[in-house]
Amino acid sequence: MGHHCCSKQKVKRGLWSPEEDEKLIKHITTHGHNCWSSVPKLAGLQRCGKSCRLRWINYLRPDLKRGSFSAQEERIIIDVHRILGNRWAQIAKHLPGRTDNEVKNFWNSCIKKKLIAQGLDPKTHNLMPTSRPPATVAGPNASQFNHPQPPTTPFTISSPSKSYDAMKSTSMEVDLSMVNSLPPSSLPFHEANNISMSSYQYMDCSSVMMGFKDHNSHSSIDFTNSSSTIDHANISSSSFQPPGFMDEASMWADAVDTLEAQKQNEAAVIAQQGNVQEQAQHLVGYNEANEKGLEMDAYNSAAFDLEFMESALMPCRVFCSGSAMEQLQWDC
DNA sequence: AAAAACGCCAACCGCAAGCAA
DNA sequence: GTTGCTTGCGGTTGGCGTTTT
Repeated sequence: MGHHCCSKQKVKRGLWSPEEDEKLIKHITTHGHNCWSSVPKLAGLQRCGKSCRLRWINYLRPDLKRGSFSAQEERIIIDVHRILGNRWAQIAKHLPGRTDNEVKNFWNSCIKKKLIAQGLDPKTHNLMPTSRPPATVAGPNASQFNHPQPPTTPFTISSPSKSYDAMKSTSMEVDLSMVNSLPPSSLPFHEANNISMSSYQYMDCSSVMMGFKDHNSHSSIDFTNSSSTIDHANISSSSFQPPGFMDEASMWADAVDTLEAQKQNEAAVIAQQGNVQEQAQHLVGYNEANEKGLEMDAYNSAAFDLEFMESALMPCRVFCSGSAMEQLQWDC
């Protein structure tokens, strides 16, 4: 069965030969592709237009980045997938030179398995309840770790009621310090809006995340708002709106709403298990910790959850860049 | 060494959205 | 409003190379 564009033609299927590639490249580079359905005929190819389009987009395009995914790219995929789900085309837009097909394949062949191995549901990114027994810790500090998961979250992204000190006292120090060491997001958002990496990195992400006014008193994104949602009206009232800002900002605002709702309970787990890892590293290191009765499972789960914590902060990074824009506006 | 199992990934398929007639 | 076409997307398949038995 053929496509609309090629149902009346005899078309070749399967892998593309170098000769076919050459024909397609030559045609596209000289004539472009105003209409894919006419490309095969004009290029002298026995393929359907759809096949030509796919071949060009996924393989022949000159701006494609070949080779394996970097750790940062993997991080971004996980971050964005957590929020957007299997919207590969959207995810790929955050990875210059990568295609949706490539991202999808990488997810299915690699990341998915990693998440499952770490006890996470790759669809929801939530901990799979039956996949990992509750971590238990033996030794002198056992009582600190072995209590049931607290029913309430130690923080929320836009919580108005938590002071910075309160945050620190609920074992978030390690995470806060990590925020500022995060690599800059590769979201094209920044490039599109001329936000330099230096100004982006300068922003105190943790303060933004906590709803601190100090650094962001000029910000139109009010993280101290009692509502758990971002104030879209305030965002739109900004006089500094580079192209694409509203779309991106709205998308991420929505995304954070979703993220917050989904992750509040997990935050408690993360904070607690983060302590397990921190404690282990601080006191002894992995091997000794094991000897002292810190179970590998506890260590691994804590390590993973810290990683999760980092990815959960991605929307904050995005909002930081929003704040950076406001800062620029103020400075000007 | 050979067969089977596995994993990766290019390519295909079907569906939906957008658009023009 | 309907139809036909094109494009774009996500799910799935199948070929091929690699690893395991």
